Amino acid sequence: MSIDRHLLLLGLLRAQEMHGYQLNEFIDQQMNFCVDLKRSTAYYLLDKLCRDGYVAEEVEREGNRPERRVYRITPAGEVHFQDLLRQNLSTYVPPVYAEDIGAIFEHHLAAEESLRLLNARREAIQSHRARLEVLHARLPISHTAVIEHHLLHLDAEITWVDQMIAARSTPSPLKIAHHVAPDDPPARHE
Amino acid sequence: MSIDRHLLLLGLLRAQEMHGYQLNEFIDQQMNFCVDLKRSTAYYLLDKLCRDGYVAEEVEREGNRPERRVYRITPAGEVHFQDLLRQNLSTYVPPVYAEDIGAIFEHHLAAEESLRLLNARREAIQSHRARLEVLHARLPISHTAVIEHHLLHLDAEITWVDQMIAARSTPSPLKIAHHVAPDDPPARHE
DNA sequence: AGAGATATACTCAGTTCTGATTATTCAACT
DNA sequence: AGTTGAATAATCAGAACTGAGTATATCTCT
Repeated sequence: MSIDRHLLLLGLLRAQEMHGYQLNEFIDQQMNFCVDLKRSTAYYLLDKLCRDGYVAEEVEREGNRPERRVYRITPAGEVHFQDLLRQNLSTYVPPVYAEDIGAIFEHHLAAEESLRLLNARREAIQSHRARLEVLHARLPISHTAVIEHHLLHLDAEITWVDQMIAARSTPSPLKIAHHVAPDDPPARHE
Repeated sequence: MSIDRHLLLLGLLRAQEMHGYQLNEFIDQQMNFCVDLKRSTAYYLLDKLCRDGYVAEEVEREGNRPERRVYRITPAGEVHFQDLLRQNLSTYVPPVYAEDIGAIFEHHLAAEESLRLLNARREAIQSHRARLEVLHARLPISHTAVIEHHLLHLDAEITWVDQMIAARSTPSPLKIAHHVAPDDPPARHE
């Protein structure tokens, strides 16, 4: 949702006025592990926040360098920030997990290949988790909660992959209702 | 990522040729708990898959009803489906969690309000979890793995919220480095 | 001091996504 | 038999997003 990106930018500009490039550098260096925001998207969002009156733009000219738009949060932006923050903290919007789609169609592959692929994923998760643990030490204490959050979900993900692998390893636990199509048969009328 | 939506549509059309409305009905009724795909987006994607040659469109005219484009997967689409499925199963793309952004700025609120908001979120997660458990019984066995997946992540999420609540409940565990700004100070040059 | 590489700072055209709307058919009711 | 309301089926303008590109400044090495 774009609204959380608004919250992010407002929160950062609230702590310190910045121009687009500076903001992008900060996000890339400090927050790449928890936000996915392309540079051009950040510029787009800054412009959007500006048009909506939540931040003010001021052209800065340092030395002989030409433009450089510096953004600072406005009073309206401060109010909006608080609204978005309260909204964010008090609700839960279930994310969409890409893995679900694969899980739905996984049985179309041979068990052997399926297991090979799922094991590859398991390793990918593990190595991602290892990278996060390294970050844990390198990043400021303010990020600890976010890292813990990711670690919890990564562990959940590993548990799930292991369940999938286990289910695929045993030939077929029990096939009572063998007449029910294993896939999704959307056939209705006609 | 749009690529998983492609996988979804190809997978569904693979099982059964369909027109857009039919596809949307199916997704809304059977998969709303794990995919978020607007109706107009589905039409857009069908058109895209068609332009890319992965599905073929055939205008159907039943009775005096006019339009109604029926989509059927092509051989190229079948190959693409398998590619996307293997890609999906063998990799892990860490999702972006909206809650992270709130966690980063949470300390800007008074502890009391923060706790109230987080408790509201905790209830939201719990009630979502309860809804899922109900679905568990109602949906076909093919969805079991996906539901288990969500339940695992929901439990992780509850654990994390509880950690946040606990951390905010105790006044302030230890404040050794009190000179370090609790927020993100992106100031560098200039 | 000039050439090439890297860093700074942003723009733009094209893609993807969605809320609002259109248009027709069918069922139900008066 | 006409009117209202729901269901069916899809379109479209506009918003959100991004990869590729532009342009200047500074740094490095010879």
